[in-house]
Amino acid sequence: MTTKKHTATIHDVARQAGVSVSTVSRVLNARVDVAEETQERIESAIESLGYTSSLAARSMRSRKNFLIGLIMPDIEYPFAVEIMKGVNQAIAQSEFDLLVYTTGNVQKSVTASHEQHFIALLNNSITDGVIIVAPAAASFESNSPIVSIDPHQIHPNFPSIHANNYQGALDAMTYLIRLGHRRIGFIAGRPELESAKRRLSGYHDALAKAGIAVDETLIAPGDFTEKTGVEATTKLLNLPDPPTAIFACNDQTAMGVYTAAENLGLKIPEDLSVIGFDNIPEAKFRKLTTVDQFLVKMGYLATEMCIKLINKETLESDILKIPTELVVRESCRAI
Amino acid sequence: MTTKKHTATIHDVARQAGVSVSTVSRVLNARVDVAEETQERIESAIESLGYTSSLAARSMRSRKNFLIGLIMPDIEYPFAVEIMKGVNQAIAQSEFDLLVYTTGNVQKSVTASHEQHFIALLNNSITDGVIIVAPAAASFESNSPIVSIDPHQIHPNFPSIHANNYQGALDAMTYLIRLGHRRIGFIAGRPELESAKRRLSGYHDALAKAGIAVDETLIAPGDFTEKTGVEATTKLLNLPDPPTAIFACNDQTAMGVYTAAENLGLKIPEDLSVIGFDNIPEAKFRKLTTVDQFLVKMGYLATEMCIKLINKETLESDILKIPTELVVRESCRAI
DNA sequence: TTGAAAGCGCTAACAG
DNA sequence: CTGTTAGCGCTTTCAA
Repeated sequence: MTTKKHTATIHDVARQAGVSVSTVSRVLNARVDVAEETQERIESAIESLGYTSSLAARSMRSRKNFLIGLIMPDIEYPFAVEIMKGVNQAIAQSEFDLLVYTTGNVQKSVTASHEQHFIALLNNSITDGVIIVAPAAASFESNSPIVSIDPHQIHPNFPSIHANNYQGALDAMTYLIRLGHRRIGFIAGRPELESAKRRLSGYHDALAKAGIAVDETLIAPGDFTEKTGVEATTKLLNLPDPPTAIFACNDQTAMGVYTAAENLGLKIPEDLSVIGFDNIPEAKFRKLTTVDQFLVKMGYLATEMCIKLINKETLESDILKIPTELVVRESCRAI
Repeated sequence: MTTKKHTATIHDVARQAGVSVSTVSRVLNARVDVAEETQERIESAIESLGYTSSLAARSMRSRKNFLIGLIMPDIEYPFAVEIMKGVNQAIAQSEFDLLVYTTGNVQKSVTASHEQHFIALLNNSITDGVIIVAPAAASFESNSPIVSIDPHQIHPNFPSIHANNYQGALDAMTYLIRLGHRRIGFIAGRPELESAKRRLSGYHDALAKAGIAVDETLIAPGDFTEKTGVEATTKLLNLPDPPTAIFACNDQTAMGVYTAAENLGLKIPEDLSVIGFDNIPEAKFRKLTTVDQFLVKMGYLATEMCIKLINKETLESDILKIPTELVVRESCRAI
């Protein structure tokens, strides 16, 4: 007699053990009121059948699945990878497993209605709670907890983790100004993101505080990619009166600054000082001075927060702000 | 009247649109055989309710979910990250979304029965196919396709992607030997992995072919981590007759070689030549000579393979071997 | 201590 | 073109 293609269900286990499905369900859920002997019989049936209960079916009866979801538009960015590392660390220490959901592509999933869709997809069925990265929407409906990392909106209706982007930018600029720089270029990030706006404010305010007039030609648009970092830098360095330093909105962009400078035969930091924002591993190898945004830590804390919420513990605060720190490496020099 | 905590179901949509649930189901799926006017009414009901169909419930009726699973013991390793990038790229171009499953920790999930469990968890419910990385088991039961990347076993009962580890190791060694090296250290990988065994064979055979006797003291155990790379290198370099070059079983380990050499006040490549295996981004920044294992490509091809299987297309072969290539950077020199 | 039965939200015949 | 009906595999009362 050959086994059917069909994988084992709770019924198969019940039949093999000579009990009813409800009894099997009981031992599956670690209920106490099952006779020792029955329990053993069922367990060995489970073993011999290689039975694993269906996630889908279990989810439908709304039990806890010990599963946390992480919604990421695109898994490839260093930014995303760092956050995932943090989440992974927290997961490793917990009783939860992790389900990362991605469409593989920002384009596919950038609207608020898509976000709501993904949340519903996970949280209304298989997942006990969800972490969403850089959501555009200001509110979500969900019957399980949601935690967001770096949301577009400042005051969403769900708990969120933010880095102190403003203070970080201020620190970076103050450092450059102390070094004697007066003409400092800025390569912006995606303008719709709260984090990018804050970093720009820091740039502005640091200049103002130092009594340096803002030169709009020194502010280049960007989108957090290396490619626009290259383009923006090329433009800035070809200015009649080019900057002596560039503060890039994130590390990816700063990597582009390196590339562009090399293309133009310039050396960092001899000819140009550079600071990035984020502190991804690539930045470390480039010896790039960065504002540490604690990406890993954000992922870690978001996960902790989510687990607390799932366990119905109360949060000290709905908004967690992580302090930033300037990491000085070898990419800047005094003028 | 306040909305209930309960999120909208297909019943709510049906009621709101004044039709039966099966009609709603129809527009949700095939969308043939439904009057235009009815369709519109249902769609606007879906819109206004913010309805998303339950993944769990849908999965139970065994429909296609356009979801591929990727099972990863630990998401943090550069190795894992590179594979995920490749998978992500293939996913981005496909109509499938991706669900990465991880326990956050290799320990939690290293046994064959765990693997079977995860496969069953995903494939017997929500996922249309699964990619599993470095599985220990030789066979799995599942009613949806499985593709593996770098399985422990050479001939598993499921399709798999392998890099040509043997040829790669041969190339690396041949290169070092041509450079004049005679005493070449080897830092091994996890001995239970097929890939690690093959690389060691390549090391042995290249020496034999060059007529160089194998010195067992030059072969250090390792486990693919930077930490053991440091330890092994320290040991090797403190030998009475230390090696002039080290071939590390993977890039992480090779990074450890760098660290250890620096600790000992040695320079690479002036005092020591190093080659790693994998070609992760960190290696690039270290200017480390590597054997490109096409990690990204493995992820990409595995995903393609999985999609083909899901679509019931036939594979040319159950085993896909990816050629490797030596990427010469600045970490080796002639003797 | 166990079983029968109801139903979670959905899809898929089968009628009409 | 649309509604009725019967489950998918599981948990959970409620009885026995």
